[in-house]
Amino acid sequence: MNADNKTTARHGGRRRGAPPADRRLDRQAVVTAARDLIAQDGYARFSLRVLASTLDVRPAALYNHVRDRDDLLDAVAEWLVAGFELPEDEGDWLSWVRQVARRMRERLREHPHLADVVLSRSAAGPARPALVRGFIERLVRAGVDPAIAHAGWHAVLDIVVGAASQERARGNDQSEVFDSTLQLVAAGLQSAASRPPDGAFVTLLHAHPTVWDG
Amino acid sequence: MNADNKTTARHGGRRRGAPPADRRLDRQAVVTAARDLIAQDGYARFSLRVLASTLDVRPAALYNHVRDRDDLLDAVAEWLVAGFELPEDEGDWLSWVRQVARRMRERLREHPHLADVVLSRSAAGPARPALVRGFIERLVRAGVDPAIAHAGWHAVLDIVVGAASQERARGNDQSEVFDSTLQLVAAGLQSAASRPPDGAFVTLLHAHPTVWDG
DNA sequence: ACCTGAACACCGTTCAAGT
DNA sequence: ACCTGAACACCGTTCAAGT
Repeated sequence: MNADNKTTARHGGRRRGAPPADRRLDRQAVVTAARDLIAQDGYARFSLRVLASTLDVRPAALYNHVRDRDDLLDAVAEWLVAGFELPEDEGDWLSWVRQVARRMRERLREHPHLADVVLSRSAAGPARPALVRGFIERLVRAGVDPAIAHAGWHAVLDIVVGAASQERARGNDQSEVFDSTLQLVAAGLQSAASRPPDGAFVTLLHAHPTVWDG
Repeated sequence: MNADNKTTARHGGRRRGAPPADRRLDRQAVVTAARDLIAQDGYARFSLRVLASTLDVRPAALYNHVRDRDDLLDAVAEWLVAGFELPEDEGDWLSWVRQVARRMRERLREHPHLADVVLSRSAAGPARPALVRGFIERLVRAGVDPAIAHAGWHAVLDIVVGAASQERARGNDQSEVFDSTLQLVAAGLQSAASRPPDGAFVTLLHAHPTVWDG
């Protein structure tokens, strides 16, 4: 009824220029909001436009903090894998490996919608190299050949991701299959580590002059 | 200039009703065209609208032969995996397993854009159960326990898909890593198959009362 | 049965204008 | 520096009207 704020109150109380500094976004806020939105409503329902509306902002505003949709989703995916940490290294190295695998799987299962993001884009996030190094170092410290340890990392990663994909595609729980497959990989690791480098394993042992490059 | 076909020649020579029987689509034609389009231009550029235009048809026409986009992409993905066949079973079972893994990987690498479809939706196509059965039967015939063979199938599948995903995400070739990981799985398979069922492997041996259900 | 026309309800992204 | 308004060039899907 009073007409003193007719320029500022148009369009739902939002002026045209930049808002006051305490109502501005930053990249962190955008990524966090995207993460929470996907975790709640699922990856399929996610779009930049609904994200913008939950942030009470026009879609174009997001581009001040994020290069594009892919950049944003990479950041969300990275959050999930970056939150994973290797367990303490107690006990024998082989059961430690099994523990790593189970924990990785657990992390994906705790956030199924965010796991969808990771699985659908299999992004090689910048957070992973430290994990690979930590994994290999633990095994090398226990006397395992670096090349075998490296292969072990990939095998573990593959069966964790594979089980998660299967669970996404079909509905049913894949825990038993996962346990069996993990058991198989563990047996391979033990066998390869305890066997002298004969025959079939020469290539494995010498194929990677530098194993620290991811 | 002549006005005798003014009703049939509107809109680029296409009438409004159904076309003559020889110019109609069927599901096969739609799936094949989608497959070729993705194989050529890549999965990212694919849409129902450009598919329709290559078929010289309006987008809505596709819905006479395909339930929706997902249904179509499932069919495309299935084509790739259905085209894979197990090798002849000659030689020892372990090198046969390695051959299966290398062939699966080869098939994905032959059609990288179609592999994108498979990897992004990890569809459990109806063509796979026969493959699983064939794989397990071959190993059982060689004296391998069915549960171990089952785990072996999953491990092989996982490392093939895992290597393909890695190659999609990062640019570089993952052949050496794949070979190492395959070597590891093969070692696990050999170890598990030749070892009496003691300790850690009891659960593996008895966890699957029916192993033929996929 | 099968295609068109036309619409509906969305997308991601760009960019000048405004603060 | 950072947001809005407005547009551009797309999407997948539905459905009556037409043959």
